[in-house]
Amino acid sequence: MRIATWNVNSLKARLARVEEWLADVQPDVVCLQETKLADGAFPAMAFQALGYDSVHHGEGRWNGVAILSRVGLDNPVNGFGPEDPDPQARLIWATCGGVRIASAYVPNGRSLDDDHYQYKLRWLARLRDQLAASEDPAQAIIVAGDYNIAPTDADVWDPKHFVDATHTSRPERDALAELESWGLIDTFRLLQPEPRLYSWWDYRAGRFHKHEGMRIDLVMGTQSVADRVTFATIDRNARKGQQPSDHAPVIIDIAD
DNA sequence: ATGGTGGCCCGGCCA
Repeated sequence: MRIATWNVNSLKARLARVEEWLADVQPDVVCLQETKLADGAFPAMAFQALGYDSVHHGEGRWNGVAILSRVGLDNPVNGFGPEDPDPQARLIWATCGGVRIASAYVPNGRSLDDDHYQYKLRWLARLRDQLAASEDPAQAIIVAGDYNIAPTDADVWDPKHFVDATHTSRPERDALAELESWGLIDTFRLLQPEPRLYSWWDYRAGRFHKHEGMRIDLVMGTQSVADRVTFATIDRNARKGQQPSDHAPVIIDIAD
């Protein structure tokens, strides 16, 4: 089973590229982030025509997450559940091909002194609480998405550039470590240990062409998923050419 | 780089 995560930075602006990419890469499950669509505008029929069932949790102008699947799509849940709603559309769950899968768009944080940074840390803690309350780490579970955290300095083009900035701060990395202590593993790193492999490059200052990016898009899976990973890559081709997202897809294959 | 580019959609906000 091939599983991918991709922050598309507007599905309206990116639909043609996403359709082309689906035909080329042939993923079984795709977690999308930043669709920037209301649910009524989500192009479910375009995906159905390509063989994918889909669920979307959107709010319109900002955020928005989706899961596409051609291996079944059951028991969808939006966010942290009805009793404790998140005002922003950043998380959706579904069961696909026997794996409980979440598409997550972790808040950016903006800056260390911004209220949005505290929202980011609380959001990550709530994700951890949801896992602890509702999921069993002995099962096959994947939380894939844009974490807006570079796990280590090996995931950043220039750590000095991010001193006193978000994405590399100790509290953010501690929050990621809390997810790992529950039982999630950075599956990409199991097969790709070398440093300076990135999934996001700022549109500005020619960062992509200078190979100056960060690895902030992660496929976090439980041990039973990690044991089955046979292939992992970042599809840099999707960051090239006309009107790319600023993120590239991360792709994982797991054995049946 | 208190810049830069690109999404939202037309004045800023967000990344």
